[in-house]
Amino acid sequence: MKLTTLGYALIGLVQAEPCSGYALRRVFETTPMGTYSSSPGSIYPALARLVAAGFLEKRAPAGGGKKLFHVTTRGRDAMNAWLRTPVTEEEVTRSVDLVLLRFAFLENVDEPGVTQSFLASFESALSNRIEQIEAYLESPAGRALGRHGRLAVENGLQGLMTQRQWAATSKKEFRS
Amino acid sequence: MKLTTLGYALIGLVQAEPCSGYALRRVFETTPMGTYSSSPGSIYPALARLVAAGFLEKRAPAGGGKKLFHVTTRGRDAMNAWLRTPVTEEEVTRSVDLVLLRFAFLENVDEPGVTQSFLASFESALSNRIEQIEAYLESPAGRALGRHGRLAVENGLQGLMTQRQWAATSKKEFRS
DNA sequence: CCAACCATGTAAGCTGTTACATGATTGA
DNA sequence: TCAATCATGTAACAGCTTACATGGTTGG
Repeated sequence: MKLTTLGYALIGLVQAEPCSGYALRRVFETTPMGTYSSSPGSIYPALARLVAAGFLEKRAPAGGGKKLFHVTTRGRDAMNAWLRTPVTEEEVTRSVDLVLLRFAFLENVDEPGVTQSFLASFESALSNRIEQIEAYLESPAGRALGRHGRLAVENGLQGLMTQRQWAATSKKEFRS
Repeated sequence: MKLTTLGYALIGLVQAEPCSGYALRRVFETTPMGTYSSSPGSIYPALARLVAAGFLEKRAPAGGGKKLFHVTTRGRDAMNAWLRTPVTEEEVTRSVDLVLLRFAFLENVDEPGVTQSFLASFESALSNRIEQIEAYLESPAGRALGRHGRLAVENGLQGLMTQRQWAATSKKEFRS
């Protein structure tokens, strides 16, 4: 079964701390993870699918009380595999957000080298993409852009450069 | 009928220059607009829907030749309305890409003030969002973040700041 | 007691993804 | 002539959005 972005987001949050469906919705409503929709119509069915596919399970804690979602071994494995896939240029082009989501969940992995290599692949994917866009700007098509078009492309470019800077700085921080 | 992102992208491109479905796919494949999928299964049905809803029409140019898509009055009106809606904080949170798409298509509007006010609303939406995230980082929840989580949020923050800088600079450029 | 919040769902509808399918044209 | 590119579609499937629906708990 192929997981969606929302699927990974849910597994990652549950892995950090077992919680209820409602608590997950609150996270999307009240934290900068609000890029995802918090509507019940997306969360609850998604959770049900994840349980059905064996990535999560719903059970009461040892001392009794409310049932909460917990990650299964299967879910943890899927998460680990996902976190370890290198960042591709394609991913940087389509959805940088997704890359950052993965980075955030690296918190749950304790091998130190993983974050390092993740950031390294991110940096190089960014560099490739930046080169591509710069090449485009200097190509005939790029030169033919109007003011708005050019500025919009430059905006994207600046965003990628900021990310690259961030990746470089963060990598240093993880040497300790 | 409510238009999707892809719908607006298609109308905007066709408005800039009448073209075939295949040409539109090429744009998504070969330019930085590649955030959108270029698969035939998305483009052709989307174009068909836009024609059915009266935003586009397919016709041969005066001198004969291949049939191309053209914007209708209805399509142009929808586009203008969309381009003139101020940027909201919600939009900045959910999909900055969409904001930039709108900006790029402002090229097709010749009233000069429109770009100015668009950028002004973008700038203020960004400022609000930036404040929110900064507040979050200093809240108990924010302070409880691990290294990865904090860095991920800071990455988002830096991205927004870059955008704000861009908006300010661009606004100046449009005074001329 | 009533509003607000906690908490969990279902159902219709639309859109995008993936994969398959077809045929014309052009350059090596 | 054969591969690549032009060019346009269809069909199955899964996911998200929106809207509806329900009921418990808590604080003013």
